[in-house]
Amino acid sequence: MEEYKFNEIEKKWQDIWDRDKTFAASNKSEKPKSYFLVEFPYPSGQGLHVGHPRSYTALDILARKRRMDGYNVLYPIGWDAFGLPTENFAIKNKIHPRIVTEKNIANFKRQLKSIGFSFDWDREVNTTDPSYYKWTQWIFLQMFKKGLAYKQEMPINWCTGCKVGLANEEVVGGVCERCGSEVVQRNKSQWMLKITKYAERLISDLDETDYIEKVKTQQKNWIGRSEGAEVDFKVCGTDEKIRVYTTRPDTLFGATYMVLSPEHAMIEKLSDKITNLSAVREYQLQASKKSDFERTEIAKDKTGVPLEGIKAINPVNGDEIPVWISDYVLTTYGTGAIMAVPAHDTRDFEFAKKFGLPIIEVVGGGKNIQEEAFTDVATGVMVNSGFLTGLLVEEAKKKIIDFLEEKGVGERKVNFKLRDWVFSRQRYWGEPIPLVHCDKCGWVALPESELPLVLPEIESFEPGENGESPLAKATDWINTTCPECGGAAQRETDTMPQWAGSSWYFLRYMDPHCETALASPEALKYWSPVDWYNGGMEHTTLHLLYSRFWHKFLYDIGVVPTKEPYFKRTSHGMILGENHEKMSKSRGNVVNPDDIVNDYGADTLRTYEMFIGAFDQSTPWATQGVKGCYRFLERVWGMRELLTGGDAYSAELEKEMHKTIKKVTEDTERMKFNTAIAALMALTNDIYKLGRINKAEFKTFLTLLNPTAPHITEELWSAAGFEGQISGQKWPSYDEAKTTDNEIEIVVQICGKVKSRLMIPADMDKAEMEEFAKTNEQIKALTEGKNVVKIIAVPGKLLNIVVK
RNA sequence: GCAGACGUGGCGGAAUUGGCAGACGCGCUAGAUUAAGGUUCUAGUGUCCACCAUAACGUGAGGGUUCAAGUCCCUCCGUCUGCACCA
Repeated sequence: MEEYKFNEIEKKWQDIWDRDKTFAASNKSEKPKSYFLVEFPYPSGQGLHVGHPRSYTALDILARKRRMDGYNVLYPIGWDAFGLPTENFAIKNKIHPRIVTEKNIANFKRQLKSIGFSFDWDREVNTTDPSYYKWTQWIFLQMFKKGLAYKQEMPINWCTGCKVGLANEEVVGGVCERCGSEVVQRNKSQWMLKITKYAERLISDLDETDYIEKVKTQQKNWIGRSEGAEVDFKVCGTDEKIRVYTTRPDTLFGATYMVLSPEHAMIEKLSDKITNLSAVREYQLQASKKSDFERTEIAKDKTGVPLEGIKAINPVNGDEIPVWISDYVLTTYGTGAIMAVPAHDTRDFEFAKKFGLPIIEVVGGGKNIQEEAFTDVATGVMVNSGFLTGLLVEEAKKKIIDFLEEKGVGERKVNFKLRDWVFSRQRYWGEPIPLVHCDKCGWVALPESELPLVLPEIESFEPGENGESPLAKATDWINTTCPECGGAAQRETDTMPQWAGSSWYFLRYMDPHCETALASPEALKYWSPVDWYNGGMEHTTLHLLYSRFWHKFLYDIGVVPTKEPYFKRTSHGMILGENHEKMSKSRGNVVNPDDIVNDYGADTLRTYEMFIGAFDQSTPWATQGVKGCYRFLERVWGMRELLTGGDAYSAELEKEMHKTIKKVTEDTERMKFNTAIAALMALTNDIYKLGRINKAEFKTFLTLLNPTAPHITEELWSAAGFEGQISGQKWPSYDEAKTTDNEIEIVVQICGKVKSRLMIPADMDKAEMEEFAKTNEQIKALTEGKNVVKIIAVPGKLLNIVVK
């Protein structure tokens, strides 16, 4: 038998696909369109991880199948190439990040090509290409013009060793991930994007999408919408009011004290009335020194200081209540102040217990509120609450808000946990922010004709002493003229975060060479939205949310035709190391896809990655398992020896063929790739048992396997002398009637225990089966001497006879 | 702490709606081929049992609903992921 030379075969077909542009998508077609998207890789120095091909193969299979279904399919790829690791490598090795990026991309491209994905390589994009980031900058400018970009003092993570601002991901256990030095908070003026303006729509428009539930839930939780009320508490002896936000206005009668965040502005206003000001100042100082890390680390133990000399008035009952400051109240959420209801909030309860503050029950039906806060809103009934007493919690909420609004001391309010997006990075390897600062005109947008604003060439990529961007050293570049008044002005030296380029890349694929717009309106209209987007769960709350935000903005200004960028979103599970741990260099359990391609071939790698386990679940790598898939493909290769004539399915295999087509078709669409492959393996076993396969059967078999193992199937197709290329064939269809047998085996149970198996006609209905049960000799024998109470018949499955 | 997912042979994992638990693959055992190893092929492979099986037991633990539970309900244990004082 001729040997299965996968290396030769794979190279051969990859060259043919390249030459013929087999998988190029057209922007004009009679066929319906289908757009499949995978997250484009960050071309790191380590090369492709076996996790990449899991997602890429899955959507490659769907894309290839959809082409066979007669669709005009777009399946593109590109490079998300700005980012820190490349920059750090560049600093360390004194190489320009562009050079590093080029090298890494070349390696990634070689690797991806070696696996035989049906990407349309003519549409390759690269976020670091000026012709690409021109449009990233353009979108930013539109946001700036619409008031969605603004500058604000923000605390950043400052590494005292490297003298660099760090991303949250780079701070591990309160110290710098790279040098181990202490990380402190430092205020820095940063560009921000108003994603919060879209919070409501980012939740509600999820209804129009077909994302897997997990993703929807995680996005909703991240955005964190809550409904409640804002309420004003007067400060005794002044005209000042402290406004709080609460989701439990119904418990207002139980508010026994208030808490302000240490940074709350009211503290300054009332400073001359506070009698323990030095203690307050000391607490504020301590709080400001704590990093976010420390604040959450010691979260369990509540601290605080009362504002002595200050009392607030509960607006519903006129009670004078004390006011405290504590860092368990966040400045950045709600109004930075709360009313504390220790009986019905666990945090307030802890605080009240620690400082001996009164606890008043206002929702009855719970446990002893001196021992534990009662927070159940579903069953509670109001007590000790004046006009609310006797109402259910939900009724009380409505009534109290009406009351507050009527009296002018509060109002209904929706809050979100979502914060605006910090958009500045003090780094070199990112898109320059296309703004200039003029003393007279303030921040001014560059004219669009000056885009792209290209990154200047500089000597050293290290950030400055005070954490300013490396671009601050490019003085020639910085000094410019104001587009508005013509006077002297300076360019912004911060760059954009990595998330910028990836927030709209799927639009560029639709028309990657367009020079007049990010993509032509026709292309956007034709391809939008992305039909199916697969990616990692780790991108749910950042990339996925950011790109939905940008897309909604582009929709609002009339650039894109749909509200949502992606219709369907699915997610793959992680591939773990052979030892069931996350793959990482430090654990030494990394598998390089190159090795698998070299030793077993791309088709084996693809098949194994799909066969390894349930697609949406994480699962360990097993090199032994790779062998199993290789053996399967070798058996497929050997099928050519079994080939006989015949243009219709043979009697022996007809049923099996129809069943398998059905199984593979349905499983593929549901991303159950592992069971689809299992079905093809089972069919292979049957074919070998039979010892032959005819032309019609072979064609169908190869077509079903083609999306998973494209090279070997192309080769076998052409070697068998079948017409054309297999990738241009139609996906096989099946006849439902032929997927079932005429006679089937059913299970006969007595009281739920399997006692026998019998053959019956497949089309027997319930009544016929019951009749059969009464007359069949074997069943009679089984129920001999017993009283038949009930017969349960499940057509096609079983008979269960209940006896006494 | 909160939210979500998961728990099935020696291993990865199957099992639309409650209806034959363990498909498919790995590994293992025996045999054939081979000078030998590897490859390949054939048969077997949940547990228990000296043996027989259309027996009994068996899907993290315990309980329940049902003619029937891996699947539904309750309690508990464990693993993973995300969030983390969001009022």
